[in-house]
Amino acid sequence: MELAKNYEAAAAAEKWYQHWMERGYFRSEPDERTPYTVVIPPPNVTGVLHMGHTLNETVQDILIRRARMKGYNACWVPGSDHASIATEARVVNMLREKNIEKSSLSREEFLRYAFEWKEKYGGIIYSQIRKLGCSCDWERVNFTMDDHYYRAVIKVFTDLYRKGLVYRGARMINWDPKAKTALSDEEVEYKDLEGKLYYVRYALEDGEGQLTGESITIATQRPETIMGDTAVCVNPDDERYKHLSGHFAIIPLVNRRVPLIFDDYVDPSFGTGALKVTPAHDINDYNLGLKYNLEVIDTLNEDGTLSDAAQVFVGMDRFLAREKTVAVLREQGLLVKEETYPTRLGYSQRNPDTVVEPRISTQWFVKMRELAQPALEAVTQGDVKIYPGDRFMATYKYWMENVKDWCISRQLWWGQRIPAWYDGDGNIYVAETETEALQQWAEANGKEEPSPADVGQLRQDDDVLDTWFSSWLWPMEVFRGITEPGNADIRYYYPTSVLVTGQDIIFFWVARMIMAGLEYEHQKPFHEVYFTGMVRDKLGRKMSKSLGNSPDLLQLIDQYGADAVRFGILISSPAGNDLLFDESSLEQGRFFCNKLWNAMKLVKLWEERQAEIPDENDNFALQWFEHRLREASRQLEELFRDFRLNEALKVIYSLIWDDFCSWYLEWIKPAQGASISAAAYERTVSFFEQLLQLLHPFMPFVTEELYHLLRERTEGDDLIVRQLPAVAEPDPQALEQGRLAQTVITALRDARNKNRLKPRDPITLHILTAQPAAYRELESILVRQVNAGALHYTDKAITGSLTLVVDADKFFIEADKPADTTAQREQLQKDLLYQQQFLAAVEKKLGNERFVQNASPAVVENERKKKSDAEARIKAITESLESGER
RNA sequence: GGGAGCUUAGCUCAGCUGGUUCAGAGCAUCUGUCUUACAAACAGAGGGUCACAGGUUCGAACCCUGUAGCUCCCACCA
Repeated sequence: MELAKNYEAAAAAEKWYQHWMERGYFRSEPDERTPYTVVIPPPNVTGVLHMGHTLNETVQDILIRRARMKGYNACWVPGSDHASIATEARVVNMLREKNIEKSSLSREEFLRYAFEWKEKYGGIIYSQIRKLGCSCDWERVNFTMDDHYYRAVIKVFTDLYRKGLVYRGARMINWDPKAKTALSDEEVEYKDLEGKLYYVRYALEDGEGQLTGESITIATQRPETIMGDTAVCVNPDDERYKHLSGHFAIIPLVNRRVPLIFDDYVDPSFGTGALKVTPAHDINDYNLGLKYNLEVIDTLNEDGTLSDAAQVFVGMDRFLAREKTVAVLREQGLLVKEETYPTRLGYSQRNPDTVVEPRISTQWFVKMRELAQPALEAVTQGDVKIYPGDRFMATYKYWMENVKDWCISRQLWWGQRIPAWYDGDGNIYVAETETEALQQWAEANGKEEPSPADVGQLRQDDDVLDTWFSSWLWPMEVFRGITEPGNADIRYYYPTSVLVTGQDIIFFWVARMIMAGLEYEHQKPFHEVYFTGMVRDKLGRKMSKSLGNSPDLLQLIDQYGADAVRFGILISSPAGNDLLFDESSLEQGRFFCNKLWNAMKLVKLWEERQAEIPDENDNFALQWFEHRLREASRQLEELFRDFRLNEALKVIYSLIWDDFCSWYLEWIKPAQGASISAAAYERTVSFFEQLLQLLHPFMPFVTEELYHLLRERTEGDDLIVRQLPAVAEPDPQALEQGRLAQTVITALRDARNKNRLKPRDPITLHILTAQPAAYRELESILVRQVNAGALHYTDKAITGSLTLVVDADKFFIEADKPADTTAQREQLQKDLLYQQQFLAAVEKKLGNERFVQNASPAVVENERKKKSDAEARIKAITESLESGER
């Protein structure tokens, strides 16, 4: 067979993904095995995968593939989220490009466009997930607007309403004037900015309605809201203002007379100590308004322009109105001063350029306290385990203990429409269907059932539900747990095994899933949560469209191959920490694929060169690698258990590159033109298979490809389903022997290098050791690896040679070239000094009675061993130095 | 304002229960090599006062306290 010079990623990926699909390896059905279940954090249906997703999906696929290879019934449920605000915004933009305004469409027409859009772009995200090699069960795709899912959301809303956990109320909410919708507190992102603080003078009137000639100066960042002022507030202990009790202030521009109120909410040291109170447009002012029964004047329209109530600048955008207001105030001499001021502004997470407005409106809320309590306990009591560590425990706890009610209505069309109907008197009927709502209405009006004429009596709420109100049901409803309670799937797959997600959505999603799971399934939704870090660019900045630092995943896959992308993103991703993404790590992944490819080529070369010859020369290498493999497998078990996946990958990388390729293959490589023993060949192929197996979850394509190239496979013998063997105990003796061989070889090569002996220059090697047996079985390896013409054992120093000491053994290198021993002697001196200091430290410790008494026997024993080892080495080095002097 | 975390080689980070064969990895750098799988490679090397100052301990990168710098989360004083 002719093998290509390099590994070709694209063709292999295409071929094997199709093969796996055809064989149905991703498919999962309940059976007698233990399930291992993962539900994907559903990405936005019309989105594309970014690097954060790439990391998440890769991690999930690694866990799923390894579980599959360990005999679990692995089930990974894919799907996507309707992302109401983001998707609706994109559809609105798309329509605008076609010169269609959303306002000119009916709800039904708009939704038709939206579904068209979803059909057109909704598949992109799935094809990208496939490109990455993810082994999802594609027969289980769920979308949060699927019919059953829609019904589940409605059912839960209705149920919570019945339980009194959902209610409608007027509240100060965060308003996105671009999307024209309410946002939950969590959807607001604050940015630090340089703001401006304007000092404005309000004239004062006494209780008789007479201007006093005095004035009071307030400080504000938002002068355009002064038209909504309904009070001025000062601290009751503020001496400057005490005499003004009972006075009124005159609001400029609108000449409104408002009371002066006294409340210790006001900080006398800030600004002028006087606060303008605008209950409609500030949460704190709103609370003051409630306390003092102030009028609420809403001076803004829903699109962020000034409303009729503002009286001036009506219809003008809020920011332009701010400039105009300032100009007028300045003209009228009411602007005392303006200063720059560091502030924070809230932006809409869904429209990042849009400043959020606090606004009063009637919305639907979920009462959180009762739901939060059990969800808090589930985590604090360890029922749900969070990785890494307890780092998020404190924040989770704090949030859950201080949780506020959740605003779930959104003024959009794309989403589950709130199942609440209103009659002409404003009474509310919540039901899963309009028919049921009408029935309720009929009963409330003393009828047994509604007559056909009554249809049209009720009007459904126009709003839809927050997307998170659907995604919090995800681990249940993907198995129809809400709409078909107790079905076979939900019983088998729930609770899921692990949730892999970003730490940024711990409150949006993770906490709420736990609440919903406990409420509706009476069980946690997952056993473990693994938080990945944020993917940043190599300068540590967030990936964002505006910075242009977010790479195109498909392009990266084209360039490096999916395996290399998976490798690159994972290798630089320490558990739970942010990772700085750098394409050089992808390159490292591509090189790794190539290394594997070349190793395979080498082994294949030997396939034709097998002979039934004794393999005693290879025993050493075979023994050593067997145990090295066991050792690494054990490590991997632990690392996987703790979700330290990047370390696991490093272990495998080094096992393959260093131990297998650089040492093992060189050790068993037959001499030029010679044959390899059939037994050693067989073991080598078997080792290779085991390595590919360990690596497979991380780099599925290249490993499957090589697995099939290594030898002929029968139908169904695919790496993806090959079961991992039980891990056996490694023999420390064998590992130690390997370490010794490597140390000796490296030291000898170093000595050659330092003495400018070319790799081709032959040498004669003499070994002075008390245990020649230890070297007998690696003689042939040694000779080949350091290019020695001959190897002898000796009982005395060889004069005129290079000397080096490894452990207690001495090595002498004889070469044609005269040896320059100066460097060698310096090295020996340096080693000697280190060993002496080391010994002194050990002796001091052992001489310390309190150490010997307090430390554990194993530690003391280890110190004794260190002592004797160091002594032996010092003796050997000293002897070498002395013999060199003679 | 409150809380959490971080600070180890030029860069990115490991270092889990304190014990000098434990100060490590990858990348980068330097030297040598086209050695019969791989120059996308091979063989080697150099490089660190473990942020700073104290303390606990027989013993500290690791535990405690304080200081400085950075990051994130929460709260939102106009």
